[in-house]
Amino acid sequence: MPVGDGRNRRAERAEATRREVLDAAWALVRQEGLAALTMRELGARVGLRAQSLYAYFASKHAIYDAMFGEANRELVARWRAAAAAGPQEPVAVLRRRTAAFLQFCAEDPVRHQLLFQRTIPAFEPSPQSYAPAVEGLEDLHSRLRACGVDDPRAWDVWTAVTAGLAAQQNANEPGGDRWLRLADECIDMFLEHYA
Amino acid sequence: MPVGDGRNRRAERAEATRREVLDAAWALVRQEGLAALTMRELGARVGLRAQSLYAYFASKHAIYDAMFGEANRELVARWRAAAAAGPQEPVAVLRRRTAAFLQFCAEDPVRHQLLFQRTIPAFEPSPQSYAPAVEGLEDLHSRLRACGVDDPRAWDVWTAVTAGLAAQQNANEPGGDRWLRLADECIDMFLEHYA
DNA sequence: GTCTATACACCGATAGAC
DNA sequence: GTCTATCGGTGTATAGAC
Repeated sequence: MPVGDGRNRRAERAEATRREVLDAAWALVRQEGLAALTMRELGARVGLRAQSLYAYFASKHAIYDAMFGEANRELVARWRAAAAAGPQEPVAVLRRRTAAFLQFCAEDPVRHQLLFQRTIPAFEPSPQSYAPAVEGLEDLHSRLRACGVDDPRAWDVWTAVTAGLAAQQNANEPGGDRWLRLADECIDMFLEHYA
Repeated sequence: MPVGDGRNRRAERAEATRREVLDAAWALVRQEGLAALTMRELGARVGLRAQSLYAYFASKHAIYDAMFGEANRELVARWRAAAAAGPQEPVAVLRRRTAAFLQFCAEDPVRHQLLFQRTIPAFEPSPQSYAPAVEGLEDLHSRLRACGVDDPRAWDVWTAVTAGLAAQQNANEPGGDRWLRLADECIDMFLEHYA
């Protein structure tokens, strides 16, 4: 048996517990709200005392940060899948990408709140948790360029439109599609003006 | 001296203290963030112990609610002023109204957060604090109708666009005008498609 | 009536025993 | 790595002085 095996075992076990804590955290915030995440309740859900969680995460904000990074990576994965999953005509790609974004935001309002509203008092995502968002924004710009939209002002208009659709949907009719279904005509309106 | 005078004096004094507490609350949240409002700190700023604040407000949420109502009434007043302050051509009125809204949201991000993001854990505004917003939305619809936009779907698009502009501005460049200055071309884009 | 004093049940976080 | 004990916070509530 190699010398390093014990260390690997331990590391794997620790990683599994971290995973378990994160899953419990997602379940908790989906059930009780983003601000209702407390170390005591979270510990109870994984059979630990609150203090023991600090062996896996340096602070409560570190848990939020891990969730933030996870959500961000998932979003980028969805974008990639949507872009690949059909005809490569640029406007069609933009439509699928936009639909994927709105679906992502609407299917989990708490995740949307964590990513796009800064609702946790002193929480700022770490650079590595935030990085996928930057990648996604650059990808959006190249998609818009492919649709004939070269003006950075227009790019900002488009982020405002999509952010607004998602925010209005979750704020005024969570679970519905009153704003989501407007995505395609917003794309028409946008491209008519800027393409 | 009328009998009721002592009561009026007391009532006026109580009202003045309420006003003082609210002003201190606004100053506190602008300085430290919306979630940083604590009864002890707020009391200290008006020379009272935290417990004494309960003589003027039933709870911390009641303070948030009073602030919510105040902000909402101020927004409606701005809308009215903007509508009245120039040529009555419908598109011109819509432009001034939109600029007033974005200015209102950008000049005080904390107030924007209180009104339009639901960031305080269990806080729901009371009906009378929320009422001005309903009035404002109906006013918007009539303004859009005057511009030749009759489709409720288009109204929802417009609320998403303006909400998105304000949210993006405050989230990504608080204090700046990168999104604010896009308002007029968004109106052009919107009216070209829907009017 | 409004204040002070005190208490309760929570919160995030740390120190140190084992 | 998990525990007990503890710290300084928080919102909220009540008792009692004046």
